[in-house]
Amino acid sequence: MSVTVKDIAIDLHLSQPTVSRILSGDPNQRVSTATRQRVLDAAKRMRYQPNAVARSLRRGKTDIIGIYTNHDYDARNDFYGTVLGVSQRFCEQNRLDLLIHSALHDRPVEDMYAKLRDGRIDGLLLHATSDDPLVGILQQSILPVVAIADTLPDLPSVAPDDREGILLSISYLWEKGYRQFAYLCPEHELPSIEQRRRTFEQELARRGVDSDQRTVMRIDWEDPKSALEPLINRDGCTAVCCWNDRTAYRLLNRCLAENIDVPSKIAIIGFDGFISSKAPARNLVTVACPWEDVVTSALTMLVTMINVPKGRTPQEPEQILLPVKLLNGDTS
Amino acid sequence: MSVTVKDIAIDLHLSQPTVSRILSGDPNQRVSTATRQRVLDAAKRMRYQPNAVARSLRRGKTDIIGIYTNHDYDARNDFYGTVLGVSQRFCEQNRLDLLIHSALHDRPVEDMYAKLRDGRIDGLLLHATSDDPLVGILQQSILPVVAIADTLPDLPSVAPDDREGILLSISYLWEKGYRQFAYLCPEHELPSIEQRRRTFEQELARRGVDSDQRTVMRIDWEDPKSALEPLINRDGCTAVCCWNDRTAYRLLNRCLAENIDVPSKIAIIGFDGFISSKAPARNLVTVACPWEDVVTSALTMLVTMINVPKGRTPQEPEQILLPVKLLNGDTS
DNA sequence: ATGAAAGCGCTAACAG
DNA sequence: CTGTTAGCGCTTTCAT
Repeated sequence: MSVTVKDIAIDLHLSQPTVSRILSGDPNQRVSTATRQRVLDAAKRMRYQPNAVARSLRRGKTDIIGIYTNHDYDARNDFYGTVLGVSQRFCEQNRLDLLIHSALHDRPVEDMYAKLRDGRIDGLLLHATSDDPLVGILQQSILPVVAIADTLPDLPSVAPDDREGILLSISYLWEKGYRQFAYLCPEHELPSIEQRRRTFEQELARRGVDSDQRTVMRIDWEDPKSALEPLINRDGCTAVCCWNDRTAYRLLNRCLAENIDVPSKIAIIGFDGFISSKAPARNLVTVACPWEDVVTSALTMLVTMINVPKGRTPQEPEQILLPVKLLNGDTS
Repeated sequence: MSVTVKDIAIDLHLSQPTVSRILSGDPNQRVSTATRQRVLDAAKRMRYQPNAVARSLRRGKTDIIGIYTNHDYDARNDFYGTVLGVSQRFCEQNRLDLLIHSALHDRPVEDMYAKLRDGRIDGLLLHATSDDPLVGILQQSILPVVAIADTLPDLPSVAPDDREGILLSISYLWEKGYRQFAYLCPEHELPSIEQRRRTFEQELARRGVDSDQRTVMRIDWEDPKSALEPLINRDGCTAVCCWNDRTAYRLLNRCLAENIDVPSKIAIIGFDGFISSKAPARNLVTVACPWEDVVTSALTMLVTMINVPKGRTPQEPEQILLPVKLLNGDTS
């Protein structure tokens, strides 16, 4: 087995805590320079490796941040990859590590909750839909949690300003002269997506666009296939607001393959800013969301919550919206 | 604080181990059905949450797989994102979780090694350069480690067949009639990249291509900028083998921007298969590597090593190469 | 089938 | 400045 503090203590005829005090690194412990050196030498000589699990058990703290999503994507997805990447950077700077919790498929939420609460993480970064029962449980829990990208009721959240993003999109399209609009989004109701949809409808109504000139089309997640036919058969040009960039790119792919002119027949605008740097045929117009800031702010909040002495903060959980901006291109 | 097995034991006038035996889930423990039910009920009633840290300390096992790289990329990078994504899927299926170890910048390798060996993970998935001193330490260590993508001496490794990939590329280019070649790769010597470079030179020499018709160009990581000028000024057409797809795309971007015809002036071929699905102007010819299989095989090996009763396997570490294939396109 | 005792490796509280 | 005592929450003997 590995060598422990006890082994060193025995070897040096010291008590276990003395050795521990020196090796745990706390510099404002008062120990004689002589024994400190002896212990340090012995540790090196005996190849002592501290056991983080024992330390965590004792301290009730692991210095690990957990990350969990109920969406069925992984790091290969632009969004989740960015979340993980930025989290990793954050952890690097804050001497933390990052635990990716595997989803527990086909098992009760309680099991998933148990896993999140089993003491291996100090706090959780969450991306979930509001209808997940886990969210309800987490709201009651003392586990520090911050949600990102989709604002969750009664949980501290950080998200891009979805409403502002759609307002920017519409005024951009409006100034370009577009007067017929569509919004493509999945059946599944995510807070962010629905917020965008509502703004789309409200703002166009406010500008006097008839309801038949502003359609909401429900598609299969990010696959615009079902929307293409109706879009083509419409008179004139339609400006299509896609709920995210992947949908926009897939629509663009189809248009390019089928020789549908973009933007004169179908104008495309995306949302999120995960544009391609890999020789794209066209530059997507989209709303750039500050994902780095979203994740960093969320983690900063999380760390603050973790360091607060006791339980959940009493006041209303903070719900932060971060500013977005329009990214120019040639697809609308 | 949280409720523990002890609390339940007291509440039910049972001993701690009895409660533990039931709650630890081991089904072939002999306990009376009556007490089992009482304990289960009490656990639910008192909202018992098992503490994984204590359990790990006792069992000397965490059911967490660690992942670490000494490269300066994160999940936003195609390669690393894929590695993480596939690992996450694997863990999901094997009831494991995934710990992303933050790099410890500006600190001795010993510290990093200590972090990897601190008991929080059962085994490590590694992507590193062979010159990292950490690799040497890990070779001596009893921590189960499997390396991916770059074969590391004296460590079990899984990687795509780099040599075969270049052979495929060259015979493809050769049949298309190309007779002037370049290989673009970074200064930094990675095992995989150098293996590709060597094969490039050997195979072209074997086919009788003069050394001035087969240049190796060292670039700044993935930035082909410095290579562009010499490539353009060459007579005739050059088939450019890029060490990875990102380099290939960046080269393609430049060519498109500067109206250099692809493939009649510069033909481009990539390596790894992270092609773009986002409306690419051109379809990159590249070598598709079986990254999913690489990661899955590596993790399967790792799990096997973890479950082996004692220490490192005595025999030579396995070095697996997985088959690659050529992906067609219109850039060469 | 259950209980008693012990210990995983570490740290915190309190003496002295 | 260092030793004593105790315990984090759980599991693993070994008894009974």
